[in-house]
Amino acid sequence: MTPVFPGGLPHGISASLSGAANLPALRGHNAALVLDLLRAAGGTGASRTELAEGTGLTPQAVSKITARLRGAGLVAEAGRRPSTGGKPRTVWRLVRDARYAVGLHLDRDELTAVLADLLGDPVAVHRAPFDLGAPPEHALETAAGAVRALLAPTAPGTGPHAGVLGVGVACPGPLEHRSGVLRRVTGFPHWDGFPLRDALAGRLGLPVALDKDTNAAALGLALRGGNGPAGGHGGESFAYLHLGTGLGAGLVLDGTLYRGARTGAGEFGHQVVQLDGPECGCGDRGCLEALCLAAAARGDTAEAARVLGVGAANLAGLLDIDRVVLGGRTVLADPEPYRAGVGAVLAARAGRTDGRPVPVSTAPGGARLVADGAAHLVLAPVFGRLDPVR
Amino acid sequence: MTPVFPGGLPHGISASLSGAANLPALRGHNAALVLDLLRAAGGTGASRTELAEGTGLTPQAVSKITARLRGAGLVAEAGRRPSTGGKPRTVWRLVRDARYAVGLHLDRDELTAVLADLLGDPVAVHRAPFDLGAPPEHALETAAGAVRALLAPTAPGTGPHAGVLGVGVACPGPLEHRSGVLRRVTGFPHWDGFPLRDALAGRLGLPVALDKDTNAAALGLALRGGNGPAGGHGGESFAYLHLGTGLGAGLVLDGTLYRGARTGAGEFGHQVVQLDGPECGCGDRGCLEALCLAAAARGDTAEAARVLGVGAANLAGLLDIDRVVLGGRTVLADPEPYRAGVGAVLAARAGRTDGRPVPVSTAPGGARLVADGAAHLVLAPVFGRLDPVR
DNA sequence: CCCACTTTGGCAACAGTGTTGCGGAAGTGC
DNA sequence: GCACTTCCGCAACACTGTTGCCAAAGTGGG
Repeated sequence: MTPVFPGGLPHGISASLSGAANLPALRGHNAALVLDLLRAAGGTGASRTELAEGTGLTPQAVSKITARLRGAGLVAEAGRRPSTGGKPRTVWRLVRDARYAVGLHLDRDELTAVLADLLGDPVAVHRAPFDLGAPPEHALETAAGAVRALLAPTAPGTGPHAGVLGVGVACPGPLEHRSGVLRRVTGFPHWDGFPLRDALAGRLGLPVALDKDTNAAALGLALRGGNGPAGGHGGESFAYLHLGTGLGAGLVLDGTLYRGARTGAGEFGHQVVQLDGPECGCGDRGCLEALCLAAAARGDTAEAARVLGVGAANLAGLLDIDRVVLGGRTVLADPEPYRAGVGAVLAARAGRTDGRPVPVSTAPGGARLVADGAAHLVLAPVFGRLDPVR
Repeated sequence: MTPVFPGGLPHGISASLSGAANLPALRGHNAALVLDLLRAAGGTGASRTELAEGTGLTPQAVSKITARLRGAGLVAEAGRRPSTGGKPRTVWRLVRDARYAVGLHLDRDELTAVLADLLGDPVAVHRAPFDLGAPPEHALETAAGAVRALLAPTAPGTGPHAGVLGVGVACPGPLEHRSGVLRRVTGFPHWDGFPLRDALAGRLGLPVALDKDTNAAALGLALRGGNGPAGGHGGESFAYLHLGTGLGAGLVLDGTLYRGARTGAGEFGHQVVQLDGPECGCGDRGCLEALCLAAAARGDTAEAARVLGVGAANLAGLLDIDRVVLGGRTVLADPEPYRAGVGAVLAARAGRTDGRPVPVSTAPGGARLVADGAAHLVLAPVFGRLDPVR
């Protein structure tokens, strides 16, 4: 289109950027772009030329950026590709132990802490009983102790401890991600208003990020899925549906975790799918969660899956997502009927709209899914996939 | 947090930017930021200092940028603020007739074309009968003729015509925004695969952007709402629910129009809210659209509003949106019962979750809402609110 | 009326970005 | 051995926003 003013105004960058941008920000952004591509490339690595093609940067710019990143120890040369008639390409890989992140999953009765490397792979796992019903200060100390135990094996100043970027914490909602404050965690109202993020950051002396368990899981899936180009527009969209004690969802839209203004997004269990249906614990009628859990409780897995499928189809239609991932204890105990049942509803919907069916899969990672994802709350900013931990 | 590498990696910019960024892109982004703030400031205008505070840019950077924008004729000085003890601030305003955009709403039986200035206010309106059932080439010529008629009063090279950025076209879905191709427009399958965007661009010699009618309306509401900071994170989220011949939605999340990968997002009418309910034209059962239209048809507006409210509550819960806007012929014919009915369901939900009720309003702009919004498909990129028209 | 003070905003020098042009390095294939 | 291809670094460059400084343009007290 005709440039709005000399120099051209509407460039690709404009549409998706929030604040003011200066040179350091620009450098950080492009560096993150390169790192993200290297992350996606995984063990294969990527050459300078491939990075240039993948990011849209000039080969020369990629050279400068990789040089800087090498200086910081984040990337390293890793062999060469076979020549295609000229000088062979140098392959670069992420140095996975250059930085670490702690992922902490605080569940109702159990705590899982993982120490993850830059690629998100766990190098240490700590699991312990945990009581969300305990007084906040006590529970906080338990959580802090778990993190310390995880980091203890390494002397400060050397090894992982030196490169720990921070701690990502995942809890049952509701909570507020931005302020790091818990709300009336379902079943445990005494947490309401507790500033978990700052309290834990104070005890550990590390940056802390807080999010809902379902969001952490979805973020982890978004980054570990291997696929997906850089964040922002062009990334894939999917929903992680978690069926356990309750029913919740984590939404990744255009490659970015979507939380909503009050971290309330993904409230999936109380979607009404049966007008004036059976009463739900929340006070409404015909909620997905009530119907689904009731069916599961009476052993009617097929019906539970069908109801869940209707909810998934609603969600898939409303948000035009690319895939659905199922997880949570109830699903993982017997995955296939759920995968098949939800898939059937989505396939039927695709048949009515001439579209391709939205694929359904079950989450990998098992019980550690949320904890792994929590680590990504800290890792993702490195790759430009999330706002930085403050 | 500790910088990932010297110079600091995770900066605010990283999280929300998609492609590679270079200096021109950075300049365009910051210029768009300033323009967007001036747009939001409206008639009041903004001083350099206020722009600096609002954008996060340095006062000096703002000076440079406003100087460039003045050179391009996009902004102009507009008086001074009273002094507060020193040199008074110079007020800047957007030059509303610096550029124009055409908004074209192609509905089933009527066509609306508006010529909008930089602020999105209409300076000319053209309305004509239109038949989506006609052969594409014929309908296309009608549409092109309407645009030419709208632009005719001004001689080429002077006035609006010289500054027309492009044409935004809004149609009933489904369609593909990215490629500009129509799909099986409900009730008019002969459009399937028609490259409307490129065909119209070829005839008019102007850039064209295509989108769903509900998306255009939502975009217009997002930009004309007056409020809302810059795009990206931090913007408001809302849903525009359109009840007319059918039922659809336009979603604005974090200040950005959300379309989904295949422009399929906002498919609201076929959300199932009654398991095994009455059959819908789509082949499914218990769809919102079927229930809502049936109630409206039998004159039971209260029930129609209640059903719509259940859908709105589902949506508000899933996406944690800030407000709901109702529109479409059926609603506009008798707005209050719908506003009240939907509001009641949302208020009941808020009561159950200790939250504030999601406010409901009816769309301003009446029958011209979609056409006005279509113009914003072209205007929004100027303010960094949407991907540029190619 | 004058003068001290406050605030705005332009000028010039600056650090640092990605880009361009070019040439050396390191392979392949005839 | 030689021509060719490809990778990649160096140096000069255009341009960004930033910093330090100072002139311009007001207010308000003596």
